[in-house]
Amino acid sequence: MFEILKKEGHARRGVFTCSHGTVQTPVFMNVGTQAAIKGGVSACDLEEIGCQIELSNTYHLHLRPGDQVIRQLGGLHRFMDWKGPILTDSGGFQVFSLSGLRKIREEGVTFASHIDGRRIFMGPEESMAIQANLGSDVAMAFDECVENPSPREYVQQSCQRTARWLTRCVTAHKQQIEQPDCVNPGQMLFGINQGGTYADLRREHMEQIAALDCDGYAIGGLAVGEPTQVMYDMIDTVEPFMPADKPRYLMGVGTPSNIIEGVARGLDFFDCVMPARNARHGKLYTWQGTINLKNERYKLDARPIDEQCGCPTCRRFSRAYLRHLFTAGEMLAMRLAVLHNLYFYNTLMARIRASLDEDRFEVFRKTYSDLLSRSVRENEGA
RNA sequence: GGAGGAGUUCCCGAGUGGCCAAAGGGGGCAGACUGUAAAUCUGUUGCGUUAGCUUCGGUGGUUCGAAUCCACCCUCCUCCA
Repeated sequence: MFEILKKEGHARRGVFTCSHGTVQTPVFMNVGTQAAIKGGVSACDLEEIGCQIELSNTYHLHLRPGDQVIRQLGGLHRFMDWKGPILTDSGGFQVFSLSGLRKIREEGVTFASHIDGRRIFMGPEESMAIQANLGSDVAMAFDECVENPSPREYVQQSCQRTARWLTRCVTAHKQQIEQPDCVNPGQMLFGINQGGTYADLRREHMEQIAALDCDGYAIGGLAVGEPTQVMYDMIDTVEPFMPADKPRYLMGVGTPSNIIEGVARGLDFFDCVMPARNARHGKLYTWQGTINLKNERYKLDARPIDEQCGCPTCRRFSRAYLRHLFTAGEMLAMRLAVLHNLYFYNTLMARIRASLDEDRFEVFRKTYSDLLSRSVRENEGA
């Protein structure tokens, strides 16, 4: 169920309700691909960093430990001990990221496992079955994420196949949730728009899948090689054809600026590995811009990462200490940095929501859209 | 006291007459990262803007040319007494 509380321009303030609770939107989903957020962050921490909804991955959990294992242990929620909502990505992104290890046919995709090379077949039915075993709140349709730029002809035929796959997903998903021993009978299904950087293909595909009455719709295949402006153009192209009363999810995006611009264009859900990965690599977000904590300039910096931040890391530790942990290769560096960056992202979304509640989202957008994705140094120079 | 071995750019270490400001690794410095094959990857690391200058334990020598050859000295290591 999705309820829109308020709008400002295209931007929407909403509440999404699923089997494991409600989600205030716009929202950022914290990415825990293998039922863990990289950097040593567990479900205990998720509550503390303001996470509303967590994201995990079908392909990776199918390989390890196996979705049957997770099912036998009571489903993904119980397995990782996260009581809130979970969205599972379908494996469609791995069609892109593991492109050297797979073959696509009409029925589905055969992967050579990135772990041991064994053959893994995944089509719409397999992806739905795995996600049913995981028992996530939202299952994503199995699609092909196509890299940008790709030849129009290829995108067109891929896109048509993804549309056919969605029809199969809808059928398979319905069957799964009607099983008497279904882990989560309330599981929803989101469809995914593709079409590369071709506006007419994007629009056509969106119109096609909007007719299938999914529980929500996502835009996929963006931020995979094209310039940012092209990504925004694609969103603008597709948005009018996305059902207005359903949640809209921009997959895999992005920088704070990308997210603010996505919200401004009428999107509600976001996810990205960037805050966690950047954190592990020493790049941290502040309300003045990003900082590279490994830089020598922070060697004697006694301040927290961000003076305004209330995260577990900033409440106690200095930049100098964190820099030392990074330099020394201590695991704690990554953990503390990831906690901070995810707290930052979750707080960013909370502030976006507050600005919508108070009809000042446009002001917020003007203030922060550019600033947050640049470095503090660039911002000071400008 | 005797015999042998070694000293190279921040560190380890290759180099045994010109293609050497000197391989490779570490460390340092900086950059990238967008539904996670990522604790990863890339660049840079004697000085100088260039011409060029200084550098391979020290001093002197051989040579058109020396980190590389010779002499002496200094330091360290191993073995024997």
